[in-house]
Amino acid sequence: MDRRPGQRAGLTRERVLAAAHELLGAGGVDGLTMRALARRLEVAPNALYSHVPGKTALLDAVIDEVLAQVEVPAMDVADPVTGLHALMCSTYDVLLGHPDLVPLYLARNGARGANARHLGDVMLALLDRAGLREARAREALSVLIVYTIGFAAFTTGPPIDVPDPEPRAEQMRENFDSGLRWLLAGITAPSMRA
Amino acid sequence: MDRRPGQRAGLTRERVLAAAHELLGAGGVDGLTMRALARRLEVAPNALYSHVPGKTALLDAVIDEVLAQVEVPAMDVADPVTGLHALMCSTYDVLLGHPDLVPLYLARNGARGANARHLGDVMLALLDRAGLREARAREALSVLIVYTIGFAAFTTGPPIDVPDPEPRAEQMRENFDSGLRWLLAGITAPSMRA
DNA sequence: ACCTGAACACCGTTCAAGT
DNA sequence: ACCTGAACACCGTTCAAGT
Repeated sequence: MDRRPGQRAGLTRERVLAAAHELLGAGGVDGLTMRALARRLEVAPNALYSHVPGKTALLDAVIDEVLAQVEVPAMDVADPVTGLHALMCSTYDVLLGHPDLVPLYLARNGARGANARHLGDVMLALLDRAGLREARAREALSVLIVYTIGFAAFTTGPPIDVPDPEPRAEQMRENFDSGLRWLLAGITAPSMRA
Repeated sequence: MDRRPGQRAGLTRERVLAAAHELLGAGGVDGLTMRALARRLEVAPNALYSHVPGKTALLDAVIDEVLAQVEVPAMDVADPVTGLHALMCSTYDVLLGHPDLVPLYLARNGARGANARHLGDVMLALLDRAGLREARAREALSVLIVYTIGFAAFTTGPPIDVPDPEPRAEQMRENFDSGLRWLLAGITAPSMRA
């Protein structure tokens, strides 16, 4: 802040988001504060408000940025259930890469950004190809999203009450996979395709 | 705080927790701060630290208090799967009564208090009676807990990206129920009982 | 439009006292 | 043991300036 009022700092929305992302990786979600972000960018705290509406909007943007890493399966190949399985697994893995973000993600009830919407659309298309009508597809959509993010949240936290602390990550991933297969089996059961 | 140093205010851990619970019901989790709690109890902020180790511990205690409202099915009647279904539904309903608590619950990865442990034990017993071996039972336990809390978190938040805002609560509850049945079906499938 | 300075109204927590 | 006073090191956000 060795700048007089009126001097530019060369801030951009992109630079702000990038710094936020770094801060998140370093100190978790607790370390991501407006003031810490300003410090890192060598800028007065209120300077951020020229590029971001507020902290809530900033967090939303960061979440959506992370969601861009999810691998979307090709729509034209394989069967839709396999595609759904792959998509949810990729989402799970991406979320595990940002543990502190997950509770936040869940708290604001899923990202509302462009990437999140796109993932939702892909899922709906796959469910449609799996033979589900629109209402049933939305039902299944909610269940799958909730299950995946919820599981990621639990995986990234401290152990629940299981007395074996060792192979947590792999164990949890297996559990996630088991439950996911059960859900997909239920979703695509004959009674659902009616 | 019209009290000199050394005068007692008649604070108790119970009174503190009760006030915290009220504050939570009134203003949500954002309204539940140490200082607001002290204000409500007409006490200096630091007086709370004589009855509670800190904010984290206070939140844990509040969460476990809420969990006491969950209806535990009788262990000796009905079939275990029905019992599990009822238990998860009751948990879901109780969590819906405290929307702002849910993300917190999820963030600290489930309550670690006495009530939470008891619920876990009941679930394990039911899973055992359903024919699952210990390892499989733990697997199923994680899946069911995650699913229930995760769904509660999503239900209590703003709508996800569905364009129909009306019958949210009932719709979500139906979705929860559908997914829960799928999971229970998967959990108790013949391949799991081996 | 973009940035600074200063301020407002908060936080959680600690430390040294008082009885 | 229980409580106050005062302080520390923070928050997010706003408002009035400066160029």
